[in-house]
Amino acid sequence: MTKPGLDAAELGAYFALMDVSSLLQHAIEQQLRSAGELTNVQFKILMRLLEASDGQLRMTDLADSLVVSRSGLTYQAGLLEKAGLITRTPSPDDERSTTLGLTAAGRERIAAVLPGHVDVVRQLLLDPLTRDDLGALADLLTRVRDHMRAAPPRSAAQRARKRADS
Amino acid sequence: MTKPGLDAAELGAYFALMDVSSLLQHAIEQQLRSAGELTNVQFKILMRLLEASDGQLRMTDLADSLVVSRSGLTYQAGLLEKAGLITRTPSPDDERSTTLGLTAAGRERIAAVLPGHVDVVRQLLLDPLTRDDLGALADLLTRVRDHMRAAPPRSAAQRARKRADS
DNA sequence: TATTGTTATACTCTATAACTATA
DNA sequence: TATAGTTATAGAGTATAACAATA
Repeated sequence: MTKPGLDAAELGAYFALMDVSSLLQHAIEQQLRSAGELTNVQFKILMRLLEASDGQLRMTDLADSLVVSRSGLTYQAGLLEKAGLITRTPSPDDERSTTLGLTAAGRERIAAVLPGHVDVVRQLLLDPLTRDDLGALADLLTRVRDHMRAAPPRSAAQRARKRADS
Repeated sequence: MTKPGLDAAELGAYFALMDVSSLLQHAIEQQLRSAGELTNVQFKILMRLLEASDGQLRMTDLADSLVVSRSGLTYQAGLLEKAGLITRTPSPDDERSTTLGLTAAGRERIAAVLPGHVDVVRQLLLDPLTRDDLGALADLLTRVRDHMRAAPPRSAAQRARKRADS
């Protein structure tokens, strides 16, 4: 009678995951806003650029990576460019693509925000975990993420739907 | 030089957590919209009410539990009430409080949406995990959540700030 | 005086669809 | 013909602050 098809362990993992992520997300959002006038999404964009091997990323790849629509990313990238934190230049190999890159100001902004950001992550997420716990958690979640990413990304769904319509 | 204060294991757990939750959240959002005209937040409200021992919850408690502002919850509760899925009645013991309750239609809506919802959670989150993995994940995340919830909730932060201002 | 909930307001973000340009 | 990115549009959701009612 309206019993969910998930048992206690499954439900526990699922709910705990969602609770933890939203609690953490809100705390992060708050810190980023007060420390550096950044949205969580904007911060993630900057971080991905910082991580990228050559410091450059294509729009579509970034959109899929951040689980955002391409138009949404265009909006955010516009804000970041206006703020002088990133650059947008047409890709040399494919003229259709736009390549994002970090500016010096972008790097500085990250440096300004990161310490406080790390503190929040430490206090909320990392503190209650032992070193072993941490490894176990990273392993489990990485496997889940890889599994999830095996499905076609957001940007492909639109193309597929469009094709089916015609 | 601008190195984050987190090592590879910490960063891995943190990023994997955020990636997994946003991937899952987007998939859920999509399913709920197409299956039953519900937002993720609205679905969560209904689920908490279903879970609640007596099927009733106070606004402030629910807001804290869902990590949403009270005004935001008022907005969502208004929509759900207008849709006939929940009831809002003044609490008997404290006239200031509003008690939320599920209607029969609310229960039906949950029943209609839940199977598809469970499928999504299964396919994306649960499938790649063994039974042991699941228990470990639930244990780790539950501990983190309890730790996070030990801090004062959202609704208390406003009161504290207000007091400090005066 | 503190707390509960609502409201008024303003704003941020997001996505869909249409469009341009390049492959 | 398909893909990359932008834009125009429109809507949904959120939070802050002020307010009313109750404790």
